[in-house]
Amino acid sequence: MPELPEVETVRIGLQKLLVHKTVQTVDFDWPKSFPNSKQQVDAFLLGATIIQVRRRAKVLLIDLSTNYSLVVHLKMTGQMVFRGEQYFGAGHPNDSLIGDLPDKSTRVTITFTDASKLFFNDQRKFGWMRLLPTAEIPNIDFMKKVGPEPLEPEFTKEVFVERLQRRKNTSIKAALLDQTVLAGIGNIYADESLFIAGIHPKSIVSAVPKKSLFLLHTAIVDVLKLSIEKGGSTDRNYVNAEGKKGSYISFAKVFRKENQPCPNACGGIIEKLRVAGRGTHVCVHCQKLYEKE
DNA sequence: CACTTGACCTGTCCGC
DNA sequence: TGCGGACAGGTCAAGT
Repeated sequence: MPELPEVETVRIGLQKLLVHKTVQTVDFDWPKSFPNSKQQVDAFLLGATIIQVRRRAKVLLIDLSTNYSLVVHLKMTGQMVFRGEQYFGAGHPNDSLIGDLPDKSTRVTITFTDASKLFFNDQRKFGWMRLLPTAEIPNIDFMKKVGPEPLEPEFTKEVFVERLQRRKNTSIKAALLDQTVLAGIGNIYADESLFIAGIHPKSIVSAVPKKSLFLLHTAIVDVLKLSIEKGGSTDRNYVNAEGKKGSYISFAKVFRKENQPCPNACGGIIEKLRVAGRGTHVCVHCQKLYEKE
């Protein structure tokens, strides 16, 4: 579930908490979550100091003084949680929403020289973290294919419409979820932005009027910005770098609102359908279905 | 190439 | 109460 606003919220937190910390030890035991060898970890992670934390699409990039980076994808249930020294040892506080760490979902534990720790937790093991030379990051397949950042100036209305052409015969929802069209949209913000723009998620891209695609562009930018302000959406698992939840979900208009009245007070009820293989929330009264001619 | 579906996993919830 | 099955949804591989 972490999408752009959630990953950005984690990035902001980690940037504040991790920069200048030096890695002392690393514990990991699930190769799919962290595939690097012990030799690589010894050579490029132990003793490294954290320089900065970046984000591209839904991927976190933790740059190290060794010219390597930790590249992290949270997928659905991944969490990156930092705990200061005070959370460990006798009489430690336990005010967190996710309890003591490590726990049974912990895949990687990084301990810093000041006894603070960073945990990579991932219940479903879909997420991953790997150590790569910083200079090689732009060469990995995902980075070569991924579309523009929606909150950067390069993401203009014209660029959006042009990039949608690569998926013109599919549903608008499938196109929004395609990371090569634009970066960072997932199920929550696809449903929210399509509702705001008044477009039914099953609409075929080529049939949607340009004017509506322009409205959708604005809706995407607005919704992502608002969610970052609210610290992202906690639907089930998501927490920020301090283990705390985001509050955007309480501002959501249709996501997880099935069987509730439409927020536009149109008299309709939000329905839940399946589009592009995902649970999809829609007001069929307010969202127009554009079908193939 | 464009598009859709299944696999990867585990925890939760629902119906019997 | 236990138990099987559906569901949650990001990305990639495989299939049409």
